[in-house]
Amino acid sequence: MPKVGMEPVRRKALVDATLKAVGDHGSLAVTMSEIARHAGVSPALAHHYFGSKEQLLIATIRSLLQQLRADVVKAIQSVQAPREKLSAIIRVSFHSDQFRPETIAAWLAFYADAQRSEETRRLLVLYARRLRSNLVANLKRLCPADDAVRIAEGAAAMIDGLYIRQSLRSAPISIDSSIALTEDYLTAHLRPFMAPGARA
Amino acid sequence: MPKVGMEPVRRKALVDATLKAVGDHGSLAVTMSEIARHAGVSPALAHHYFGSKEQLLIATIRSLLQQLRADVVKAIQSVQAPREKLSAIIRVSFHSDQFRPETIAAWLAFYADAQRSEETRRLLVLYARRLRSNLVANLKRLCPADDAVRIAEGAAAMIDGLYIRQSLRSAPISIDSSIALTEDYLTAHLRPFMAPGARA
DNA sequence: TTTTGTTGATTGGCCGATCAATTAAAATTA
DNA sequence: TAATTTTAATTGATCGGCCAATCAACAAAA
Repeated sequence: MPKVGMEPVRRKALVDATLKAVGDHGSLAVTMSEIARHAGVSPALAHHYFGSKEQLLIATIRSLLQQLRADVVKAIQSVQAPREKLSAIIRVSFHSDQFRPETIAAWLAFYADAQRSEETRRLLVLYARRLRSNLVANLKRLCPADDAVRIAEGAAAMIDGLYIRQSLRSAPISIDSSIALTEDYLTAHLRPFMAPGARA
Repeated sequence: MPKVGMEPVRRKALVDATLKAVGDHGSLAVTMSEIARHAGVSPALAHHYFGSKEQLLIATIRSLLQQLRADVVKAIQSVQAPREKLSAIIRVSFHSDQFRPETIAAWLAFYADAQRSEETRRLLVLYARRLRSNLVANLKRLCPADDAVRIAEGAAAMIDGLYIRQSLRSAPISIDSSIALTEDYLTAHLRPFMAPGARA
């Protein structure tokens, strides 16, 4: 069986399996065996490539964040006007891939883990900073810097909040509603700075 | 040592110890030994009174929620006008007790656990519903029902979002700023329904 | 002497990690 | 090209440790 060049294939399979297992299980308390089974390999192989469970988890978060980042960059570049870029950021945050129950569960599990693992925390802080800075950068073209920071803070909180509320599946808000709520927030708070004639 | 009437004392001590342990540890993966040590009793006693770790955790969440609920009720009753009641709800949500790092960590851990435990989920859904219904009830006196629901959804999301962002301690927002952001949200979205002369 | 509170000791199970062993492809040498 | 050595991939078996849960035993109040 030993076919050369399997490392990247296995690594990806294991990371994907981890995301799925964590998502299904709704917790980082998944066993290496379970992950390995999902990936169709032995537990020993997971250790071989990642050294430890901790490292495999870190790699999984990193992968999740990279995917999200790529989507954001792409979305931002696809439009020109600042206000449209803001909408693009919002849209990506609630993109269907992100909204899958397992993905949401995984995010939540990682957030909780950030209390424990410094590395996990670092990565999530990075995500938060990027979201914030993307929002601020575009808001600054629409309103004074002070207000931009404040509004960005609020929008970021709203995005995260809508997200976490999905995890409870209590009053399941649709993707569209989530986007609409966040858009409304921006619109309402940008209104004071709009040219008098340009009311929507 | 055996003095009669210890049961309620021990139960409370164990629940408090659990909250502290979970908060410190930032995860529900705390051992019964650790909890028992915090409470100054043996692990066996914790099992004696709660039957299982799961039950002890449930009792801890219930306690957290009861405390929060009591605070909310009290705050709501202390003022009259709907708009003031809304402010009171917000203030309680960011009340200093709730904002303690350990409390935030505990909340987060429980949210994550809701993916796993149906009972945990039930309790958190209950919290979400209460928050929502409190907001909606008061908003309905200030704007049409449809808008009330929408604005409540947004405000609840914002509260949860600001909360979860605290857990990362990245750009630590102060309690006052969190309250201000949420207040701003309400104010901005209620503005269209206010009497023309009554602009703040 | 019954009830209540309490613990130490123990057990059974699970899981992360390690390691030696195996297989087959690739590289090297003859 | 055939023979060999090296390297990469992979796993089964196993170990050590931790932890939830159990239980028998004991102490003191009722």
